[in-house]
Amino acid sequence: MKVKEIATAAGVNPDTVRFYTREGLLRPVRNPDNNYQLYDAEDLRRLRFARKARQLGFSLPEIRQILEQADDHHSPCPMVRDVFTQRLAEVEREIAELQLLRKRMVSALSAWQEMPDGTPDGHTICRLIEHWDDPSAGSCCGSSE
Amino acid sequence: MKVKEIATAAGVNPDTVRFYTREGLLRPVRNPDNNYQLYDAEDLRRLRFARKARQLGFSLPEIRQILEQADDHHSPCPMVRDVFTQRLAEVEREIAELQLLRKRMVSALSAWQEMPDGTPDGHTICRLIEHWDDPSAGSCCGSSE
DNA sequence: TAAAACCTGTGACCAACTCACAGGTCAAAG
DNA sequence: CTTTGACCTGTGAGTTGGTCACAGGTTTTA
Repeated sequence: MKVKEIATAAGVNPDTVRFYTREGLLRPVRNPDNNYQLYDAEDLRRLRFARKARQLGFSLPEIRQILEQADDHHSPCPMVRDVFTQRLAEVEREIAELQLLRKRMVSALSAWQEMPDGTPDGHTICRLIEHWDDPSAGSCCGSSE
Repeated sequence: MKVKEIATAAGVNPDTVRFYTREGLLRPVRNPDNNYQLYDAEDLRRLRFARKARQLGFSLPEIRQILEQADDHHSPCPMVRDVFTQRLAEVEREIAELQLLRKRMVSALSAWQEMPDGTPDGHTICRLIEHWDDPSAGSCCGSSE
């Protein structure tokens, strides 16, 4: 298979195939006649695997590690379970962060409803933002020294 | 104020101050003697403003636009409300996406509990991932051509 | 045979910083 | 007066996972 063939077979951009190849996730051989990259069924399996793993939140270095373990006939599954559990915790942390941001935004928006639009006068830029207090920041202790 | 002074006054990394300066958010003057950047109270106000806006989800180009409007004595507030509303929708979309990912991860993890760790045999890499079906992807229609 | 579609490698771009580096400046201490 | 350490300067690279552009070579199709 050539680049575009494996790319469409896996439903990805050909540039992604080239990128994964550069990153060492795929191992095509060269056609000595024209220097083209030639991929086989194993590469397609690896590519589909990589895409699924990405959807599950694995990073490219992690995926490369998994593939290398498999190449060495070691079961990557324990590592997969391990990394995955950590990744889940991370995702949950990200969700919590975004929800906090959302909370800040919603409360700011509702506070803004009763605030007039001011014209900048050299002291303020936009009251909406300047007079907004981050509820998650300590507002009691000055941060200047 | 010199770089480090304004940085500590605003609670940010001096490199961030330099970066914002390069990006045109801050407008220090030069000390002709030593070529140092000199910031004034207005710059500190702009810097604090920018940080608050970042916490609220504004991008640097948006913040620059807001600051430019204020420089031109136009009230940036209507734009702020506008961008902010869009941004809130985006954040909510991101949250939904992450929650979907989390759901995928949790369901995969629970399915994995009853699956044995296999050793790669040339046909599979890691069953855990390969035999996982993305519930959000159409599994009925093959993607290969 | 000529055009269209594909291949190659290299390098830039996205966001918002952060860090490293090499060299210049300044304040206080010895 | 000199040294030391903290600070300043600009530039460039690294982060993440691709995507896009470009210039030139190859293959396929009409």
